[in-house]
Amino acid sequence: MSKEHINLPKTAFSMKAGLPVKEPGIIEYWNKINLYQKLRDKTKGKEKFILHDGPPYANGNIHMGTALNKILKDIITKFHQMDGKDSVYVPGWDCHGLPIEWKIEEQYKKNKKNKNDVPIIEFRKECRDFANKWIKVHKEQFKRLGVIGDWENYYSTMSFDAEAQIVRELGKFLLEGSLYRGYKPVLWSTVEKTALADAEVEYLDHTSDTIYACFSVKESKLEDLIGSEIIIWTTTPWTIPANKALAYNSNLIYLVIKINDEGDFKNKKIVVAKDLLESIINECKIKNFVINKEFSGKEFKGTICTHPFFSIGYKYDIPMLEARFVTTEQGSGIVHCAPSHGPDDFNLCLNNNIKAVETVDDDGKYTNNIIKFEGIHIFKANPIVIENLKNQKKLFANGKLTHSYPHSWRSKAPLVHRATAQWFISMESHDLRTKSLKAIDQTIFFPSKAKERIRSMLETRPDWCVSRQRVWGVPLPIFLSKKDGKALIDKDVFENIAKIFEKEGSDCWFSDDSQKFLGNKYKSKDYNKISDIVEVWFDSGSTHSYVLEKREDLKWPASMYLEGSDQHRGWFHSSLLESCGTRGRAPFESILSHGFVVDGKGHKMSKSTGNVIAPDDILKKYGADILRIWVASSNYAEDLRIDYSILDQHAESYRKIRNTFRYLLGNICDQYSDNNFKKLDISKLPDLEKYILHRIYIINKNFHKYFKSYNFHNLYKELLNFCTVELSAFYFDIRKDLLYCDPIDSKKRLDCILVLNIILQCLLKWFAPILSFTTEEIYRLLNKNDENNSIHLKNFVIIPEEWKNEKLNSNWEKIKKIRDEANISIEAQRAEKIIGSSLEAKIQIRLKKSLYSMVKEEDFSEICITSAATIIEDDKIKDDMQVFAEKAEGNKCPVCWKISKDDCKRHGHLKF
RNA sequence: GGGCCGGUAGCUCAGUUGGUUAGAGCACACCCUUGAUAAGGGUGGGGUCGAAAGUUCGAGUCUUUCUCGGCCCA
Repeated sequence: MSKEHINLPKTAFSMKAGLPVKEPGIIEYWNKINLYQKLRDKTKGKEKFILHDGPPYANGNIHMGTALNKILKDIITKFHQMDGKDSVYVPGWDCHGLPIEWKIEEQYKKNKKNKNDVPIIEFRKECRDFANKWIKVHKEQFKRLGVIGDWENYYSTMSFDAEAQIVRELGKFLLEGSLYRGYKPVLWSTVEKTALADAEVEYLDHTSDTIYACFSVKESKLEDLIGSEIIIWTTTPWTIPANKALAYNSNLIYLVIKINDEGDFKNKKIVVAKDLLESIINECKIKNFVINKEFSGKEFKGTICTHPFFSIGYKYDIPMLEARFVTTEQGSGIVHCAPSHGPDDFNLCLNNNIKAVETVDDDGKYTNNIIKFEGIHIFKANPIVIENLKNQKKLFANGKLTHSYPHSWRSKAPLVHRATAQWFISMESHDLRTKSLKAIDQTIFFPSKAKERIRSMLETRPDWCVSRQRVWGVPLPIFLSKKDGKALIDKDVFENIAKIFEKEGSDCWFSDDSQKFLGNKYKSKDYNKISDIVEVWFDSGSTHSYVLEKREDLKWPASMYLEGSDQHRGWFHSSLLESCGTRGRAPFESILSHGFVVDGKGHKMSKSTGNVIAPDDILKKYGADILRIWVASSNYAEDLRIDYSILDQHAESYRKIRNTFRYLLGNICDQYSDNNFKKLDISKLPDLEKYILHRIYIINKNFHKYFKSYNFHNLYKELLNFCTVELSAFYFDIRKDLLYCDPIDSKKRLDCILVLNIILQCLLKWFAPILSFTTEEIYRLLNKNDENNSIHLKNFVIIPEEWKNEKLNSNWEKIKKIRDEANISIEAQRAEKIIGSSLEAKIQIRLKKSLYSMVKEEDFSEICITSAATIIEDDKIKDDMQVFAEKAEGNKCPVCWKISKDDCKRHGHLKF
């Protein structure tokens, strides 16, 4: 054998990746050299790119969505860093809020402990510890994905300075006058005297009084309605005194019917939905009636009724309002609305300028806003209301109904919707809506369609309710005057509270005397300290103020906010409102939103379906780089599918890329040198090498185009295709002969080695933001002696304009076509078992004149990897080109395996 | 139930202002190679573009309806 005469590839870079084992070692290396700090040092003073981290909730292990989010952020951060910017990434966590409260309560339940026996301070400390525990866990999980960031100096919404700044931000709204006190229905337990969250509600059977009650039409454009009685049905008669409106659905058909039965309603006209007539006839036992009129719900528009208790003092108008939530499932097709006692009612009334008021107090008794009934407990009010309706001849029918009804998970007592005092930021009083819409216009969205999504939400959203009746959060820093109930608005007080929170955190609000917060100006005996907390969206919506503005290494506004598309209503939204309210513009220049992770069939992942894949499963089986490929190659503008067959496919692509690197490394024998592309003289390179440089130029152009538009799946595809099509199947395959069989220092071979170096340099940098581990593995291998460096500290390559060569490119497009033709003719011979490898063939290429003159200088035996090739001008052929392959005659050179009748030109002199 | 978004080969994606026979890579099948070797090369098969109707000389692309899926809201 003659292997000693050839230069076979030799590299320490293994074919098998073993990523799950190898990657943690690379993370250790990054820690050891303090990569994050090195990145900062390197680009100190450069233009900043700030991707502001939307804080994940510090609760539970990360899932695929979180992994996708962090990897995407990391890819973008690294792209900008290698593009020469100071690309700083400071991770953060969202810590306050209900889910953590529940977790602690759950632990109490297990230990048979009662939440009410635990001092608030102690409870809050447990919440804080819980959040801290998960921050630690998340940190390690995120690092494992290859995410580079300031992990030591992360931010959190529960840090003292964050809590202090949140107070200052709220103070701004209070001072301005846009933060006001209003009322809003919440689920309320009159037994525990507390509000409950949805998740604290149990649905149990409950028997309710039901009534069909009447509202007389006072005004209407539809003449038939005048003097009629609008029938409503409800299971909560006690809300009738709080009624402010009626709701109908304009898509339904309604009837005016005349009752002929004896009784209160003889000869009266009533109005009900057509679809519900039958059930009403049955339930209300109507025997004789006539249909007077059938009409579309649209015709209700502008109708005004009187309250059934009109004659006992309820003198106000009851407008009829259009509402989609009205259905024909039950009742009459017209719904009675008490804005203080139902979310639907509240929202509908709000949109029609009917405010909710406090109708029921903490204990469940009517307040003085409910005339004639003040002081009566709502759970005892039904018979009284029914009796009054009867007296007013407004009770059409009544009965009982057993149905599923919300109850407290603790006391099992039935719950009610009850308007309670809440704090709102007005969308209108200081033009917050207008400001926000303008800010949206000035923001760049990736993908662009996301702009419309957030815009339509802003256009219709109600005032922002920022108060919660909870414990684990930033206290709402408000004092109410005992004299007039008004909020104390004084900048010095807010600043004083902020200073205290900055120093010792916000726990003291719940334990210390009011005087401490009021300072010297006011007396604590004159004020009530409220005990609400700030809703958590305000916490995270303010991160720009206590992270971007406060940190020297960051900038305000951020270059980008990047989150899942659900955050159009979440963090994007709250940040926008908070910032527009306090600073008049958005805290971000651009928004990138990504879709959701779904399974291979496009269905959402859920435990019950059993289609959940956890990031950890993938890390153990494939490694982070495969997961990063999945992120880069998926189109985040849509939902992202993942399952093991998809991952297998990406792992396969990874192997292809890895082997491309392995070929490069093997042929340069791991001896790599950075080239200054600008100084290279490429004029003397062979055409094929020049062509490859041209391709690099083009791919680099596309690379930047795709990167600037955050179009990673096309970028990755471009790079992968370059590796498989251009390099592996074309350039590498052709150049094997040269690399293996030419003298080690022949000019042509050295030219090729140069180009291999260039390719390696480009590929390493192009792939570094995506394949962060593998590119580092290679970089370490090539720079064993430089124990202080990283591929991530490099900048992207700059390709000289001189490498662009369109004319050469179009020539090679033709040459490749000829090569394809040659392959087809060789394949035919192979199928006939005449030849095996292409080197056993010789080819004859016939070309028409124009084509011939373009490519006549080229050596097609080299390009087509055959033992010989002749090229003939022939204008008589049918198509542009014809290629004939036949078996090459002669002896096989033991070195280069080319077959010829003569001695091998290159190796004939060698003795074997 | 409402709002928004989407459905192109088994998979990940292209498909310009409607215009030849809808493309690429991977996967698959077969063949070659054994000097990138748990690698590499070649050839090839595979799509009624979610469904139906409409506009048009012409629809993957425009309109409507339906269907499936996702997010948000109720």
